[in-house]
Amino acid sequence: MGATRTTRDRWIEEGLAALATGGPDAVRIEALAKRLGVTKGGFYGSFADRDALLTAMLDTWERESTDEVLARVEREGGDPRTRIRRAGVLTFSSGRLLPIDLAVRDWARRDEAVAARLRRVDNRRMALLREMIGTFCTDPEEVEARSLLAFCVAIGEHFLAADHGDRTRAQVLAHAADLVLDRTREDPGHGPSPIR
Amino acid sequence: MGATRTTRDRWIEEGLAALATGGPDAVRIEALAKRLGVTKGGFYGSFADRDALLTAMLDTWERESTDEVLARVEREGGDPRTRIRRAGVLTFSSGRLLPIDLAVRDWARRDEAVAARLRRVDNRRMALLREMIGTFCTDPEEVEARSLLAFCVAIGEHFLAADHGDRTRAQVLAHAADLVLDRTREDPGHGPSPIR
DNA sequence: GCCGATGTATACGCTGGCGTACAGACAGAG
DNA sequence: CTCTGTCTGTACGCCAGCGTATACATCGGC
Repeated sequence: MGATRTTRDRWIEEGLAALATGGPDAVRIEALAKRLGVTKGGFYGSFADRDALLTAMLDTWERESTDEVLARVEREGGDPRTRIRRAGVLTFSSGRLLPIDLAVRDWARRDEAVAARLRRVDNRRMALLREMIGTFCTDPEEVEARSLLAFCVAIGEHFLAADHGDRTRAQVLAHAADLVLDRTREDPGHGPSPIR
Repeated sequence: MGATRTTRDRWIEEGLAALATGGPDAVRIEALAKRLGVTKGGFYGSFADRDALLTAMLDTWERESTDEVLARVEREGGDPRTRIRRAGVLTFSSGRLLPIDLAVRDWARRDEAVAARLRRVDNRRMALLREMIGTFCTDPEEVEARSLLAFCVAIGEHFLAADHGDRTRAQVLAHAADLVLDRTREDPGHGPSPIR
């Protein structure tokens, strides 16, 4: 056999790229074929239909953005605050996963199956946040609130178009992260915003 | 003349509904016509083409979600924190504007013209946030960070699929809002989280 | 070197959606 | 009542995209 010419994975890869750029509606078989330098002829050898590709794409995305990220964070270890930030970087600053993630989020608003997947993924991420934030914040209510806050910023940031005058988004974001991840009531000694 | 049969506004209205439910790609002239109980015959009397409708829809949305909301917040007045929350409610809990807003945000990621509009809208909203938060928080850096935080939560919340165990999303959200809108360094007397 | 599996190109039918053309209905102005 | 402008239905040409059929190429195993 052998994964000789245009393999299943290449379709998935190109599909994810299209999803990232143009949303689910942009995942057009013939367009992907063109980008792969191929006609759609062989597509239906690897996939039953367009829907099968979409499902396979989501499978790939789900695995990459949970197992792989979490495993890497686990492996590299470090301070809880560091690990949170690293998970954030791995997921949302890697160029590859971020735009797919955002597209999936919008997609989930109209497709229940996608929403279910996203829920699985987000719950695993929230579990990490809770665990990490729980190491320096004891009130469980507050842990939950801070976790939600951190997650919402990580996502919401990319859906926001506002400017910040002289400051860059990154600067404001750094300050915001400090507000969320520092200065708990029980641990006020961490001092006012180390960054900036 | 007279706005007798199917007027321009009804097309816009139905278009916005479609946008809210299915994104820009779901704004199909023939589909809207069907929902209006009409054929697409008269559409091209009110609009040059599909693009003209999309533009008109965005005009309507922009006006409704800035001028109208801000005017109403201004008129009803109240405590800064109250006004922020009211602006949030008017924009994001009114059922009508929220889904359109979310759809526009995703749309803006792929269309520069839409992104420019969103930037205008978001900048006005951020200005309100800054002004309100500035009344109880003096450090301008922190005002900016908290404003971003508040905005990100208001938006990000709707793109997040995570659960919160026994708690409801609303409960966690209330707690998070307190963290963002209370307990500034200069005004710690506000006490720990009044809600919950 | 041959064979079968797998990928490939091409062509087809079908659907859905855009924009146009045109003739008819119907309101309001005069 | 009539005329005019606006809305309406129907029909058309066009293109994009899906899925199928079928014959061709190419690689690995034997």
